[in-house]
Amino acid sequence: MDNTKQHSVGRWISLLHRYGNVYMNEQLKAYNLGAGQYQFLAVLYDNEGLSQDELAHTLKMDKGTAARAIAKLEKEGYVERKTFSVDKRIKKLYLTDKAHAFKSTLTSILSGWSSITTKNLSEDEHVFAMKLLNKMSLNAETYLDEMK
Amino acid sequence: MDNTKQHSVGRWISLLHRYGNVYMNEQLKAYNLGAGQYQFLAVLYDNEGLSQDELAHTLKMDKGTAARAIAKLEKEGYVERKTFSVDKRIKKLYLTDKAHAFKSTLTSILSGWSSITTKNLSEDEHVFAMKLLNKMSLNAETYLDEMK
DNA sequence: TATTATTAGTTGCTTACGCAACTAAGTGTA
DNA sequence: TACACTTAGTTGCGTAAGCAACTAATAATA
Repeated sequence: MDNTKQHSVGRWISLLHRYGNVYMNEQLKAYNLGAGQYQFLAVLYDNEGLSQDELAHTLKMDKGTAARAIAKLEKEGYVERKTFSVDKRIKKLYLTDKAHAFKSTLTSILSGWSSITTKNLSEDEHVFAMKLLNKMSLNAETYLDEMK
Repeated sequence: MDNTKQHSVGRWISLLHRYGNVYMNEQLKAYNLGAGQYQFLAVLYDNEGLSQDELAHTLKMDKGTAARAIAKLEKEGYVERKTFSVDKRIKKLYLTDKAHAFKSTLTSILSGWSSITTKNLSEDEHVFAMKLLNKMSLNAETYLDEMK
């Protein structure tokens, strides 16, 4: 196996992540959001009513990170936290009208980045790339989850 | 194009980046290094004598980030900064004996992560994945560089 | 040659994130 | 029922990173 490749995977992932954040920050600035919040919002669009913990777990993020991201989303009026009497620890998350109105904007921002990064990939390559990235991230998850 | 995919690319990249950092931090702790330094060291192994600016440029990182990463590497005894009389602004970076001794360790840590993430990929898939990631990061670079 | 522009590096500020310690609420068991 | 365990969420702390303002050195130009 070519060493260059092994050295480079991390570099490419890192670059894609950092540049992706720069792009997202730029695009989201007008909506008072940053790269640290949109993933949570994206999950909520498909799963309204999740708790913070479920959300953190879905994204494989630290619950502290989730707490702060959601606090920001709440502060900016995108989500509401509701406690029900069943279990007072749990705060279920609901989208506001503002969030619903923002959904298509977020979608197009996300497809924007997707188009940029996959510009010169064929449809087949694109599909294959997604499949491989999915596999790789599942591998990463499995490995680190087994560590604990 | 399936929306799930477009939503997910960012999520996978983010996950691979975050989990990769957790892995690297864990592996590098014993050497008093963190995820924020190893990329700089890796580039220097192949290009001793680069300046900070060249290094930052190679990795597409902010020069402030580079300054701090290299300060850490210097503090821990992995690199030395040398100023030559030709241009006193430039500090060329050289590896210490400690860094040279560490090279193979870093290589195997990096291949470790590479093997973990590509565990169930065939050799062909692996090669193809690298090619696609390379393309995607080049696209990201091109896009953001053209913004300025 | 004097002044202006560019360049390399540093530093303050902000955001994103993981980890760990903590609180409060809920569950289980002796 | 009392005490231990678990769970959801919060918060302090440290690291990684980008941006912007700054300094000092060099290059360019009037």
